[in-house]
Amino acid sequence: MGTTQLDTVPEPKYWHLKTVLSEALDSEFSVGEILPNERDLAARFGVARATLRQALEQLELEGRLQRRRGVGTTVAPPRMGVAVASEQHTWPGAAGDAWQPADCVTAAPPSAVAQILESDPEDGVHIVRRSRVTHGQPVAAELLYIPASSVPDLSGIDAPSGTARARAVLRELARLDLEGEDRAVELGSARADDAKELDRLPGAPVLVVTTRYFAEGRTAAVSVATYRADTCRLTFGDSGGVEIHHDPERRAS
Amino acid sequence: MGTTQLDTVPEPKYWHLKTVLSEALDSEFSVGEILPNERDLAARFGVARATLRQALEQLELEGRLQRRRGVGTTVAPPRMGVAVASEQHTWPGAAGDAWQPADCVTAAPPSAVAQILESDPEDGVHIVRRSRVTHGQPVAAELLYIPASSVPDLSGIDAPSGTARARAVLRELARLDLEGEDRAVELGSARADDAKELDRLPGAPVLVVTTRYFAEGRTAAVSVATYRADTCRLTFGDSGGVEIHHDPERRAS
DNA sequence: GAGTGGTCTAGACCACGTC
DNA sequence: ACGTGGTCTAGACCACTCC
Repeated sequence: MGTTQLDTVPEPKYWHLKTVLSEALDSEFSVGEILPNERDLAARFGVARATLRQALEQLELEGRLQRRRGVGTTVAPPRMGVAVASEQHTWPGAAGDAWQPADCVTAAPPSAVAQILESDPEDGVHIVRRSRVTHGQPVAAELLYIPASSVPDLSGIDAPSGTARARAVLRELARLDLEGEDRAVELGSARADDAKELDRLPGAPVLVVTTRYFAEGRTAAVSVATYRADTCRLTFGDSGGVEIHHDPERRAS
Repeated sequence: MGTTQLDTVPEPKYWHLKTVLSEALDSEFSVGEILPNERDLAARFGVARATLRQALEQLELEGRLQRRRGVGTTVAPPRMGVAVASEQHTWPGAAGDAWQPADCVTAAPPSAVAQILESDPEDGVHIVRRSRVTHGQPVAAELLYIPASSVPDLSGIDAPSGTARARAVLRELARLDLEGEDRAVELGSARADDAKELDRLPGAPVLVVTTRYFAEGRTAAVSVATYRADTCRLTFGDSGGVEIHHDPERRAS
């Protein structure tokens, strides 16, 4: 018999292809290097372009590759650790905060947010947009929902919107006593506006972090932050400093 | 002119399709209901099956749909909140732990784990496999790496492997003074063995939670837990109890 | 304009669950 | 045996970036 192994589970082509490519990335390519284009690669492996793309998509999802239309496919650097929460709780906008306020409007919250805030959807909330840049690269976009009732002393501010108002709202919010916070992380896909800000195509995979801030015995603010899933590893606690490298043995199969 | 709007950005078909389907799911379907099969749906919308599938894939990624080969496509329930960490730190296997030990072997750790443990890859580690079931559904698979040096008093145990040994290792580990822990969350794709345990196909998107446990001034254990990304919302703190529902306004576009 | 990745088509066959 | 979703093909055209 020529076969040493029963082909009990015929492995899909794209799966095998992904393994082969992954090993090639480890041994024959360095970070930032450009791969051959998809048509050439497909021909080289003797598969249709769609099949090759299925393998590339998985590798991109795992943060191993970066693809840009009109440019090409490059080897991605290891994911960067992005600190999301530390042991002690702080208000958004506190000193050392990695976020940059972009603007602020006042409107009715989306129903899901109103539900978290346990407020009437008719009540106004201040919506602060912020963005986060690390190593010169945009990594996250955030919408911060702050009920108007959480920051009642905003009358002295004349700016109706914009960065100035965003800063004023955060300053007022920080006057409250932060009693606690909690978070949830889930997988999502980038909306068109977030995608633009994160320099990705709409639908790109993102990690959505929803944070509730508690003060005065209720939910005083809610943050919905959208992180690029391909380039980010979210860290909680003090693990931000440690870089975890790709392990061919474990992740490649 | 018949056009009221310049078609500056021709929306991809699958993107539009996803929006339409998403709205239909909100208004015309209830949880658990079976959708028409892919060939019928594609015909109904006048697109190729591959295009329809691209839309379904996104909706599955967002936790709106569940697809099973040989069965069909059903409307998924809202993601369940899965508590990953609370305010106070505890060893794995402590009372109230949601995990169930499956077995335990002693071997050399993969290089990435050895690096986190800051140990020699040649040194042995106990590898405890555990699984987590919520609402009768498997949600996560874990590999716990515990350096042999962290649990030196394991000589009295005769079981060389299996559940009994797993419990013994965890019991010994709990004798140490837990000084702290930290976590990282990133997107990954399920390896073949994890996929089987999670009742998904290989390559399915998963949330990988890496936890480091500190004791005696060093890393005493490392956990790599793989959660189903389609059905789980990972919670940190006390937010586990709150169910966040799908919001058509925000998530559907 | 040339070259890249992104979208789309219309087929075919396969693996799996159910009856 | 049948119907389902999963894989795969060989093309085509489009949107984007760079020169």
